[in-house]
Amino acid sequence: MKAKYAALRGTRDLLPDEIGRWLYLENRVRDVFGRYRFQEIRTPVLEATELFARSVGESTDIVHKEMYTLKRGDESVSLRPENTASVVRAFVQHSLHRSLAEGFPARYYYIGPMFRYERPQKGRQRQFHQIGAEVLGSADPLCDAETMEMLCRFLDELGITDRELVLNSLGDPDCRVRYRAALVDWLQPRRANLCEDCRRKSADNPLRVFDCKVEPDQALLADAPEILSFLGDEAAAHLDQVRALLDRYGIAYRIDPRMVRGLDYYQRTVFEVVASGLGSQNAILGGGRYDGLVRDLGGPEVPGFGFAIGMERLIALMPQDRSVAGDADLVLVCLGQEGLDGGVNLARRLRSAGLKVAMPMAVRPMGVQMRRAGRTGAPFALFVGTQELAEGRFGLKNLETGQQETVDEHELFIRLGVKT
RNA sequence: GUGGGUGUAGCUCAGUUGGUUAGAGCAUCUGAUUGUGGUUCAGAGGGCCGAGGGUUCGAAUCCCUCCAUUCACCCCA
Repeated sequence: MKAKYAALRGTRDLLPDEIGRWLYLENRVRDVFGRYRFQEIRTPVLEATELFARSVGESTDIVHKEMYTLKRGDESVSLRPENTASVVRAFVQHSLHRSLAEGFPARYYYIGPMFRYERPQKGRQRQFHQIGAEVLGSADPLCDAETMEMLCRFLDELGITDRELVLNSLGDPDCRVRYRAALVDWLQPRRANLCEDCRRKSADNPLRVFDCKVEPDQALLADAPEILSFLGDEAAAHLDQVRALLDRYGIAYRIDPRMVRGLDYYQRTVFEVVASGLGSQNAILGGGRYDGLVRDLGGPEVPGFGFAIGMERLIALMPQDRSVAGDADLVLVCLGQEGLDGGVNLARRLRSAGLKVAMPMAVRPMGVQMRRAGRTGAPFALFVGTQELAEGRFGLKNLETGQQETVDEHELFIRLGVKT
């Protein structure tokens, strides 16, 4: 049979076989982030288009050509391409800054789908999922460093150890303006030697030329001016302190003065973590500081720091055994119509006690039931037939050892660890 | 948007220079076993060979178009 409908390009179904890995990951997020007192926040998937244009930046590809935008009358709304803007919007809308105290920033995290209209490839989907967090209300280098320290702990606990933390500073806005001018001056006489894309980028968004993968361009750009030598005193001091703190945490990192992140709102610290084995899309998370964003979105002067993690990319890297099992605690093997009838009542009591109970919904041969029980991975099978129901005693078989004993209902609960 | 790869059973894949009725493994189902599994054995179901057109006596195979998918570019998590 040929399927008439299929999931849209760039979207996909997460089938039950796969969902255990997602639940495992989400559990780790809530555990690790919870230790740092991050609180979950959920914002709408749909927001005013203008919110993203203002925050992510009009000139970025994300806003320019990757948003799913809907128009209803004269209102324009978009599916979120990222979630920082929404969190900041919520923060401002609900006046959450009013409960901030100096040195005690608000910390939020989120888990959910994002949407970007791109050509799918390895590690890139149109609907993808991010884990992210935002710290609002601290401009201190400690905030940057501790957040990165949490991320390293998180990745360690997931078993993702083959990775690299890459760090850079984009400076304050005025540093960036001076650097940009210097870079444009440097690029101008060399434009003829650059590839077509880089010639275009040197006009639109000059910092992006550093992303170029063309060899001759790379060689040429090796001598280009670097942002780090344009940092003002405060931005430079900030970076130095972040580095000192990372050293104190014992966290390894590499400074890459040419790493430029895609969203316009970043300033000072930017970072990403790259891993091998993901093909061309090797960044598993990225983030940075955005001290002007809250103000730009109509709020007070509140500094911010945040990151986003690509869940699909993370799951691809997680060791195979990282999953939560959805197996039944007990399988009822119901013999004949009487067994099935009695099983219904028994299952009801067992489920009331909190157990995960499987049973057939039709009279089936025992051999078939046992074959399926063996494959579900359930630890126990309970035989429910006419005689057992009459006596109130059932055969309880340990499916791993093959050992069987006869128990009444009270003993059954004890065997299965239910407090009675 | 631009390039390359791939589309055969539910899944992973064979399929000879174009040749008659398209195969395997896994999975599913039935039986051996109408009350003891995950082993074994025997058997069964399951295919518009991505879609449409063309070449040919004859096409899963060659050509064209479209669609899907995948990798890469752009860009990003």
